[in-house]
Amino acid sequence: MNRELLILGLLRGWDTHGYQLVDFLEKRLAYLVDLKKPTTYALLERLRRDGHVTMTVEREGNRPERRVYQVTSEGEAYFFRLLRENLRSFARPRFPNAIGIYFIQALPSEEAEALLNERLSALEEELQEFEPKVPAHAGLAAEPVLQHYVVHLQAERTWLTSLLRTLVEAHRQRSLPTEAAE
Amino acid sequence: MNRELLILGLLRGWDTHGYQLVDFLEKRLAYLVDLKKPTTYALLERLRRDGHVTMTVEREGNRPERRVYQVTSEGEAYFFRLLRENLRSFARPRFPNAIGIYFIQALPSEEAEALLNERLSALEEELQEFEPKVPAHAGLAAEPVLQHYVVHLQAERTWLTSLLRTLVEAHRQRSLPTEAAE
DNA sequence: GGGCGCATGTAATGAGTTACATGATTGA
DNA sequence: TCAATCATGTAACTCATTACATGCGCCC
Repeated sequence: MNRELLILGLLRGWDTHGYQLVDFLEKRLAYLVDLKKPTTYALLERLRRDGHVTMTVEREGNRPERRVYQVTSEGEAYFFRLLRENLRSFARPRFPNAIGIYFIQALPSEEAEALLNERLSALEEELQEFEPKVPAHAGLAAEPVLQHYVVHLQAERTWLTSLLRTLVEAHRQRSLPTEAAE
Repeated sequence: MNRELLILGLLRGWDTHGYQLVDFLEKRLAYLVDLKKPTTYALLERLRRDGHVTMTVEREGNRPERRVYQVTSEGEAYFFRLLRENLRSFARPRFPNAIGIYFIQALPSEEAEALLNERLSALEEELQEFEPKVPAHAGLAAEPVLQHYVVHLQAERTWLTSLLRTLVEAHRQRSLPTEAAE
């Protein structure tokens, strides 16, 4: 549903073909969606079948043909329906990475710390890629989606470093000489 | 994979049956995962088939039988493998709600504002449910997963209200008397 | 007696992934 | 000449959802 919204939205005012679309999704929107190649092609075909887009075949010289898609007026209406629904609703975000945190006490805090430090590194890398793209106080100039992503990455970093501090304290306390029995 | 981690982790030290597990997932972990009933049952069966858990049948009086699961030592090992992997890695979080934001300019800013205000209300409700469960500076006492969720809800609220401000400014400017041609 | 809670699923369907297939052109 | 890029997919599979099925006990 949201994937349809995305593709339809991209196709509005950008008549393009599957290959180019896949390329764009992988190179520019990887932070937003993870759409595999066959899924994208299948989605285009489904949109066509349902009358939301039409398809015309192009070819340049002897290169493979291109199936170029255009949004129909039904597709236009459908797009706005999906868009309004998407903007209106709040859907719980899902953090698959959070599930491990639920069981963090199953590991000795030293190991947990080491593992989460690895995670932190990866997160910092991600931030280095995306933070520069969103100058602070950019208003609507910088795309708000990017801003949204960066804001959450930063929240994640804050939370993660604070959790790491707690863990370090946990094993620092344990390693103190025990004067009284527990 | 992460769902297996979750179920296996819950089953460690809590021998329980499908019905009770489903109940717990729905009532207490709805913010963390969305696991439907048949999926959960199927997952339990798969874990059993793969030797990660064993199953024993119980029954009280004339009530329907209960299939109670216990984690095996292979399951134990598998759990730790999954847990380490989950803690170590950073996976991009996905925000299906963000896709609409990408196309926000397709709507007049007044309408976008109205829609996003609806979203904000839903978000505030969610916060009212979860914020009280996580007193600030709770360390490892409050479950860190809950803390994680709340942190992101708060980040979302901050971002959303700032976006709304920008939108309001956008149409306030437009409604000013135009002195010069554009 | 009617509905909810307990306790288990199955069957049909849909959505998405992985691996594979094809064949031309372009650049090193 | 070899690999990468352009451009399209299909087939087999897994994973998950929705809707349906069953039957007892308990409470109003």
